Amino acid sequence: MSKIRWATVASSLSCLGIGSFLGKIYGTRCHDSCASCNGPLHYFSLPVAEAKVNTELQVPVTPIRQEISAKGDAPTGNNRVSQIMRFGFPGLDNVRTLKDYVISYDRRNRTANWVFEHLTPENVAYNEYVDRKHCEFFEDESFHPYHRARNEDYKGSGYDRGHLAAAANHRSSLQAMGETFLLSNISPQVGKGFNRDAWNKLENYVRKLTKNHPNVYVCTGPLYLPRKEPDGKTYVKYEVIGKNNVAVPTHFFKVIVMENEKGDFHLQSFVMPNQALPDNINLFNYQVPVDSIERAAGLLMFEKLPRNRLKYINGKKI
DNA sequence: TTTATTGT
Repeated sequence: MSKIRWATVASSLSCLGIGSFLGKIYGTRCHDSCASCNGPLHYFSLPVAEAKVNTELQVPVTPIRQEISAKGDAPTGNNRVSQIMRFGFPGLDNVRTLKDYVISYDRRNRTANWVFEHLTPENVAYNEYVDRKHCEFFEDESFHPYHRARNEDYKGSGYDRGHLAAAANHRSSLQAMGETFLLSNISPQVGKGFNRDAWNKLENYVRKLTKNHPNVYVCTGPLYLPRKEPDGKTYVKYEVIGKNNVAVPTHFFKVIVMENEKGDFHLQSFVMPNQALPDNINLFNYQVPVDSIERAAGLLMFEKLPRNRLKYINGKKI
């Protein structure tokens, strides 16, 4: 029996990804009056819950596990992985743990399924000794050569080597930042207008959340979204680069849970197309219902987050 | 500030 895992934010559904729109809007904006419409995202089908749901199904979802205390205290142990993964693993495919982030790797596409980070004011604080100028991109030798991305795959491709777990999120040590340069944590990203601009803006926004939230949990990953082609059929199509056929995702997602001083949570989830976007974008126009990411990526996000302490989703009180 | 690649 299906159940509604997340409160559906009606406004997010008004334009984004509603299947019936897609045939009509191919090649155009869906309509000029839509405040949350930014063109490219809408050419793709992002699966969402139906806009009209049976209210009988909208029962509050009870916490799946009880080991997270009612106060929601972060784990007291010094196990960094348990801190980062406090609210559960989105999936369990080829998981690796690093100094300050956790990754699930997609061997077929030569890039991650997801990466998970736990940002704190301390970990993102400026540290003159921890600087990306000391870092180099390098192969992840923990994976078989058949499944590895290499620097030469990216060279001349036209794409940036874009971080999923951002380098600047990991200033606690040079090792922590250095490990974000593993090519398993890298995806081909459009440079100008995306990695260096719109996506960077989103990463900066997430870092700034640590100014008034002691704990910020971030899950980031690629999407390969289906798109209706001119023959009327729907296909997943994406470029691959280099001798190792590293996949170029059509989109990237970021799901954020921030905890305030009271121990209440706010969840925000974003999808951005891997394309040059205008300089003046409003990040919040790229918010989507988290279940649309879960459906598209084959993941389940923050399953162990106590639902009774989740107070906001995408800025809307619940 | 942070994100990077290419060419010299």
